[in-house]
Amino acid sequence: MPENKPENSLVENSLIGELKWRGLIHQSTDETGLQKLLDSGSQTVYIGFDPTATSLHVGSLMQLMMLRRFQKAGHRPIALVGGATGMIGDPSGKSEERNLLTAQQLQENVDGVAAQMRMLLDFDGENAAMLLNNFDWMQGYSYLEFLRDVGKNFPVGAMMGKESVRSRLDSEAGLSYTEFSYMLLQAYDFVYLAKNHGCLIQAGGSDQWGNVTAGIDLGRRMLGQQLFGITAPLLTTSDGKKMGKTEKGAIWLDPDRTSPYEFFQYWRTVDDADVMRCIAYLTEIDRQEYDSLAAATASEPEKRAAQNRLAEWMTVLIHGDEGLATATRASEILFGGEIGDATDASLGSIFADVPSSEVDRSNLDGDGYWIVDALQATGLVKSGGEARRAIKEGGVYVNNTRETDEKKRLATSDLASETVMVFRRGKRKYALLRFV
RNA sequence: GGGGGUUUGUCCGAGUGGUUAAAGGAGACGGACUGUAAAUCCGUUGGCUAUGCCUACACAGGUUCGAAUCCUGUAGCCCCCA
Repeated sequence: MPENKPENSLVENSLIGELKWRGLIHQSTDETGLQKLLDSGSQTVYIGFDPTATSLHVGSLMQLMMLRRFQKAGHRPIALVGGATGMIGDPSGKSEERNLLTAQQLQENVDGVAAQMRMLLDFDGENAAMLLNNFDWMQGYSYLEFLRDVGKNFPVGAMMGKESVRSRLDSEAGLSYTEFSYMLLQAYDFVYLAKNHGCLIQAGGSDQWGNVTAGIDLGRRMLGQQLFGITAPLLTTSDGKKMGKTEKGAIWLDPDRTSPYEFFQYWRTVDDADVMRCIAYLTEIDRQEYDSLAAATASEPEKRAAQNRLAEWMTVLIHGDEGLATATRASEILFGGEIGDATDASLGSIFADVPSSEVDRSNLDGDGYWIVDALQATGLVKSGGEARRAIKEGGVYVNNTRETDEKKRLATSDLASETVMVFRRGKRKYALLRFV
């Protein structure tokens, strides 16, 4: 990552200055020109989003925040969902040919993603954000016309030189003509937006650099206009992996896919080495607080002041104050002591994302329910042997109390609430068992 | 087409006809420590109606009191000759 070069011409409270100290500028075209443009008045900037799912995930958050920063600085953001380009698939950074989405799936994805954008961008007021779908202008564009208008302006030699194309050509997976053409579509988007919405700036992740510059070239040829591009670094961990992923999969913004608690915890456990970068990239925490958090992390990392602040900020942004409240309450209980005297309702909200299963209540009658069977019913263990082993290892907890007797029979007195027992395997793997 | 080799548990990798559910390592999972970290240390790591039983060393058969270990056939992989 390039260090923030101090430049006298750039005041820190200008947008570019802010992006710089946050380390958000990976590459940009004609920075002084861009600076002048931004100083000259409210501009329009766009970023494209791939509608590959019904929800955005943490990876897209970088880009959304970028738009948000532009908007807060008085510019108009355009969030472009790729209804058309999504049908093709961007080869950038992908090692394999994408599966094409169906038109219907695509529409569902676009709708879901759009709803989330409304939370982060302001769609009212003077520089109201716009949400556009390139399917709207691409669907009626005939192949012949497109080739004459756009394709003509693309030297194949230049296209072959792009990193995204070259790396795929060298790989075994190869590159289909469809994916090869992707670049033209995205380039045309930029030109379309420049012409129809006065949008002269395209931002994006660093993997979009090739597509961005392709659009700039096309703008010069088709419109004779100077366009600008700026890319942000990718959000990666210190060991080079993409952030926003756990073993279980991506961290989504949709609370039904990733609960507020899980979301909160994700940020709270970010590695020391990565936390400041996350704060810089993803939040609007200012320079002063950033510096003090950085100092706090260095001097007393065990307090994890930066992680806590990050988690709090992110959770409020995506899930609101209420989401944060739920998440912190859940954290206290999950990492706290014994659970007893709870109600079904409170356990239900605290363990919202914990898998739960139902068992017939009559199991508790008579001799009671054998714990080995109970553990298997929760899915925490795959076999009776594993259950016994887990108990022997001291890795089984009922209502947060360790259970070491593998012959234990559970009875109604072991219920944490009216109908629920809380099982835990190891430090933090929970499961609920409902006796109905 | 002919000759030789190889095939082991999640992965890598030992394995003498008989305490071999299979050394060792990795991974994973627990535990201790800790900052809900990293590192480290310890333990566990086929299944079950469980002081015993069953299923496992590519697959199918055979020899033997007894086989992952020997034989035959089938399949996969590798090398040499044509």
